Amino acid sequence: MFSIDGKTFKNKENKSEGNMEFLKKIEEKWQKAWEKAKIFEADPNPKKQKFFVTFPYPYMNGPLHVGHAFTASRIDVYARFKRMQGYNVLFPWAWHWTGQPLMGASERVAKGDEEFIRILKEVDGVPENELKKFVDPIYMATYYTNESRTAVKKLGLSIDWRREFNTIMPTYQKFIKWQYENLKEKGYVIRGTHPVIWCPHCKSPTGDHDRQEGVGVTPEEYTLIKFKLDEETYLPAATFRPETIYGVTNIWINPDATYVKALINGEKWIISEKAAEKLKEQLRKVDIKRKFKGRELIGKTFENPVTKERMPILPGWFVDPEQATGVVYSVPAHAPYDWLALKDLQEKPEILQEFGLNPKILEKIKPISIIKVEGFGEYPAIEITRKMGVRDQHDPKAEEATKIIYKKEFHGGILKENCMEYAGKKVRDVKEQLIEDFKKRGIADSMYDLPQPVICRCLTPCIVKILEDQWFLKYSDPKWKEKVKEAIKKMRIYPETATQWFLTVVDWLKDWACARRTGLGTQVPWSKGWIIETLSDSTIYMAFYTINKHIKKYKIKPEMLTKEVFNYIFYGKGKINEISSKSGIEKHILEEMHNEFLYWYPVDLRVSAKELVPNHLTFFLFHHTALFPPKHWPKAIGVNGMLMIEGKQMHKSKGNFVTLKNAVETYGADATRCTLLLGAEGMDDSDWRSGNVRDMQNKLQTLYNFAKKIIEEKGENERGHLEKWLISILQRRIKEVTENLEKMKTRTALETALFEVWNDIRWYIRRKEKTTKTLKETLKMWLKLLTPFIPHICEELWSELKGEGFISIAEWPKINEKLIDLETEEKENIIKGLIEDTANIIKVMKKPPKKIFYYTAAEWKWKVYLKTLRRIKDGEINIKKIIEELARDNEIKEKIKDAAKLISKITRESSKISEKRKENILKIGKINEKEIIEDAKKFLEKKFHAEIEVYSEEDEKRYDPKLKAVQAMPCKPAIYIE
RNA sequence: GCGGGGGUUGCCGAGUCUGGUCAAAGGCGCAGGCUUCAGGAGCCUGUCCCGUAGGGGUUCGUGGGUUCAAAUCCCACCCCCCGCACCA
Repeated sequence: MFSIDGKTFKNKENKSEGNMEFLKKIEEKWQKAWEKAKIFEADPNPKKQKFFVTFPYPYMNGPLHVGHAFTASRIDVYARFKRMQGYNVLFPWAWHWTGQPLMGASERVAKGDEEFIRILKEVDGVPENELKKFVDPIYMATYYTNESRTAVKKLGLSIDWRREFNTIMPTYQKFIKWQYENLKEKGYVIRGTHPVIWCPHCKSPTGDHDRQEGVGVTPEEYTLIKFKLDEETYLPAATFRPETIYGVTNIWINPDATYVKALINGEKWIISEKAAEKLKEQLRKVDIKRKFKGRELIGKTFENPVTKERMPILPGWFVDPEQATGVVYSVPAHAPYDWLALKDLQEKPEILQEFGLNPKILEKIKPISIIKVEGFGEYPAIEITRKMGVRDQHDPKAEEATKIIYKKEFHGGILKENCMEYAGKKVRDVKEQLIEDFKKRGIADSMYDLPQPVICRCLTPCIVKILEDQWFLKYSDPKWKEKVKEAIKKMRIYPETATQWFLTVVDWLKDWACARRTGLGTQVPWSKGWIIETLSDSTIYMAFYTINKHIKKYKIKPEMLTKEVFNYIFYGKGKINEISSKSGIEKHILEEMHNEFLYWYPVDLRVSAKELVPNHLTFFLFHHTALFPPKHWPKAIGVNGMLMIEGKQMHKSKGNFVTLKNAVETYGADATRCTLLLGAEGMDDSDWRSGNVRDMQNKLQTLYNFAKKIIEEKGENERGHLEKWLISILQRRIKEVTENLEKMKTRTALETALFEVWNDIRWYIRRKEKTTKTLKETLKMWLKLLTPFIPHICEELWSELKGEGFISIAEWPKINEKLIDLETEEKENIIKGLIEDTANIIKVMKKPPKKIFYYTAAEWKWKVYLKTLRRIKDGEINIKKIIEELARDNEIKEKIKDAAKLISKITRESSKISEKRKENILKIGKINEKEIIEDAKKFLEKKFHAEIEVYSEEDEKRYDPKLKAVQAMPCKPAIYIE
């Protein structure tokens, strides 16, 4: 009896550690062997087709984690798969050091940030003596890079390390300079201004991750309507709804807030004190002339610039002087707050008297309806406050009411007759045009402000600042967008559903500020004090991999890497002799580099997690289309989900951060890879559960033992039905795995290669009860299918199988269609079906069987069966017609009544048979069922612990006390159990 | 709000494009048996409900619809995840 025991590597004290040690040993062994044999070092080979895969270099302000490993494993699987298919595969690696976080992290260490240091020690596992040196960001980056390199190697990735670099190496910086000079020349980099959230203390933009409070807040642009107070003084009221200017009745000023009269770019404005401060940061010259309380303004009048009417200024305490200009105009018909404030004043006339005003002025103020919107009448603001029962301007429900009205009127509102040239238009359609028009007419301006407070990590409240002299990548350029879309259409994207996302991102992308003031990185070549921002210096660096090998090998100095040199290498531009003598790089080296670039480019596949779709991956496409001809545009992008830890998002601070190093050391490379890959494919998020990894470890150990057992058995030289079956099934598996891998469906591919094939082999062994040469051959194929996923164990088993060379570079199994044997498979299906039916009956009998009798269908039933199936397949189920045809056969004519019954039964049950199988059965024709059941008799007897007898339904001598034999159908023998 | 992806049997997760083969792959978990000195190991069997004969019943976010037939197609609704910019 063939059985597989799991005792080969047991360890008395602790079994799982015993496994681990063994697996680790073979992992180390093979990693060393690969390195020594340099099998992953790829050089141009004109005889072989190339394949260039890349992973977005990871940022080195911390250790790599299992999330990186997830994406990297997918790439590695693909790289290994392609390599086995005979491609010359290049999989390089590098490290991202550019940007602020590395500096920031280093600063926090220098400042002695306890929480931060605790995380470095506990999560990242940084030893005390190293930690001290982290005050130098470069040291920190070096430390993490070294740690990560070790971890990556331990994961067994098939990388060509000769091309490694980090992004602050002077040679790389020369490359980036070349890139940006080029982009600028082509007009893709432009100068501009941009509002950012700014910390006045740190003197730098405050990104989301730099914030103590206000994560996700972005600057909002208010339109300022410049109401005239007198001939030369303006009262700029801030609004998001400038279209409501036609419905203004008054202005609100907070009587208790401080306002100023100031010269703003030479114009006299009255705004809140805060607003004046803010405008200073928004490219305005601000000269404050006088400060005063808002109450001074109450009762004065102003002129509406579109209607030229004069209206009063009234007191409104809901006006927040911190928001925008602190001046608000009132549209009581459409703004709940305005209506409520007005009502408050009406109800308490004494308030106005306090300001020395006659309450009668309120009588003149009538709401002006200007927007028609479904579901509301003339005055939506009034209606909704009544409906919602909003008490006054201090009621929190006022906020909600405002939101509802705003949304309703924006999406469905139509401007009424009194809106002059905008009458009859939809609010949403006209808004932008209207703002532009008003600005042109000089009656509107704008300013930025924050909808909610943002506090920097240094605890300083942030403001909106407009940066001057910023450099932008002109992603808004429609022509550029078109080119990128063209690239997307030409390339393959895995999964396909991500394509739409890319296309919308391209449309949505605006100009991107590509330079920063602080952080590590490359100087903007034409502007001192600016550094190319991280997402902008990582777009075409894959080209740098192709030549960094030479830069290192020939010790090429950064100053030798001139613009002309890069132009020659990447574009073939210029006269090589001249470039060589000018740069000092020998001619043959220049040629070599040029050729190496031409050999490897374009990138054949780049894979990352989906979070990079709206930024890095799309930038990668933008820059390639800008700088390279279409033949060098990327060929494919793979996108995968994010990695969750025990069902939750991974966070250092949440204590569920799993470093790559830790995972590999605890569970081993193969188990780590498989667990990650089995977790998800497509854009689904994968979930890392320690329970799963442990199971996987066991599974792989079992796999090893299972295979080892097969290798050790001598193996009979037989080639019968079961061998044909195994080989046939294997062809299908090869096909499935190959096809899924091609589509980056790594999960399905692994699932099939590992579990489905395993089950097939188990079935074979169970049926066969001994090992054979065929089984050993199958094992070889199986190991090859598994190698991309489980390279170390496969390599070990391969060597034990005395396989030639490394399995990592062995030939990928090819499907041999001729070995797919439908009849054999169908026969085995009959056995499987028979077992299922038998087991079902036994289950219902509720007692163990003693004897089982099978009756195979009579000859004439087969004729009826095949004929009927044919007709069903062809789509004409006319029973009468079938009977007529069959009646020509004398044998059937005798049993025409039974035949008719059979036909209707077949018709009924045929829906349970797949089209594919119907086709197969028709192709095969009559199967000798008796023979195959007899063949499987021993196996079946053992399975059911019962004696078995097989008869044909027509057998005169059959034992059939319950007359079950008549039930026999082709492919479904009748059963009787005692 | 906008955009992208999803909701399947105890769990993870196929199946949905191309309707019938779907009570629905595979894995995990759980239960029973075997093996073992022992085992969080391995092997076998079972795992929606009912059934002393291979059968029947109820399921695939919710509610409708199309069809001889729907997890799969159409419509409406509910829920979850991700991204939204100067930041890697």
